[in-house]
Amino acid sequence: MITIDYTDRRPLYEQIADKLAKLMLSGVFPPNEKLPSVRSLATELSVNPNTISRAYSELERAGYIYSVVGRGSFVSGTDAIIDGEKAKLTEQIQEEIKKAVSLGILREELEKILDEEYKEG
Amino acid sequence: MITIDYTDRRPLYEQIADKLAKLMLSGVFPPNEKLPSVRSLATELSVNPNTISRAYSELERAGYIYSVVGRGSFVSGTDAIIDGEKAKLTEQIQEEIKKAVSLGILREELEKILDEEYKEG
DNA sequence: TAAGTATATTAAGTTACTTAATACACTTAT
DNA sequence: ATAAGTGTATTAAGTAACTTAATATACTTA
Repeated sequence: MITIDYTDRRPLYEQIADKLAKLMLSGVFPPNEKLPSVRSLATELSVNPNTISRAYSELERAGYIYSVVGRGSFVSGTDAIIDGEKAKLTEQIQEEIKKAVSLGILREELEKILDEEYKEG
Repeated sequence: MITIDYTDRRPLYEQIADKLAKLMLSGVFPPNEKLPSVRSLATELSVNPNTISRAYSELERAGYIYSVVGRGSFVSGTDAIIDGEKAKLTEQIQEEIKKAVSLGILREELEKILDEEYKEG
């Protein structure tokens, strides 16, 4: 379900949280679906339970999931997930546009991309 | 000239290299311009010379600068680099805008970012 | 000659991350 | 009731990357 990329310099908990977020967003884990337990996912990924617990904490802090002691962790409503993704993506785009500006890419060129992608369809 | 952001989780040498790269690409350091010496920049940023040396090594490996023992470090010809960076960045931006569209981000929101970043040249 | 340059080496300190071993309170199934 | 499974918390130890520190070397320039 998830594979760990050891060439990724980011911490494991962050990498795992990101991949779970993508799975939720793509519908593999629909809203209210039960996620793998901390211990089972830790075993599956050959990783310490604390690391999974931290990944889940990050996801909960970001509103992607909610956890209940004794029951498990569950995907929260899709709106929260999409809002989180939107916020993250918007921030990334802004970062890249900043780079574009400093590289001397003209606004018209980016507008052209927008025309292309937002074309009636 | 450069300020260190201690909330940035990336290593100092990478952060410094990135900021120098931006300064070069934006023309603050034109091709063949002499960069600050390892020691002087280390003093200015209150950082160890080894850290600056590593930042310069990264920049040299990436083709942004060249260093000569006894003389200093200099900006390499950046035209080719700029073109490559532009192409790469444009492609990345287009990819992310595609994601934005599929997430339901409105064009107006991206236009707002453009307004912000392209404000008053 | 003296000062300034990049570069290399070795050692030690720092920090975040990860693992490990428990423990606790709770829920669910038997 | 009991057992197993759940998230969560704590304390300790280990790991790896980064950073600092102190030198040393070879070179260029004033």
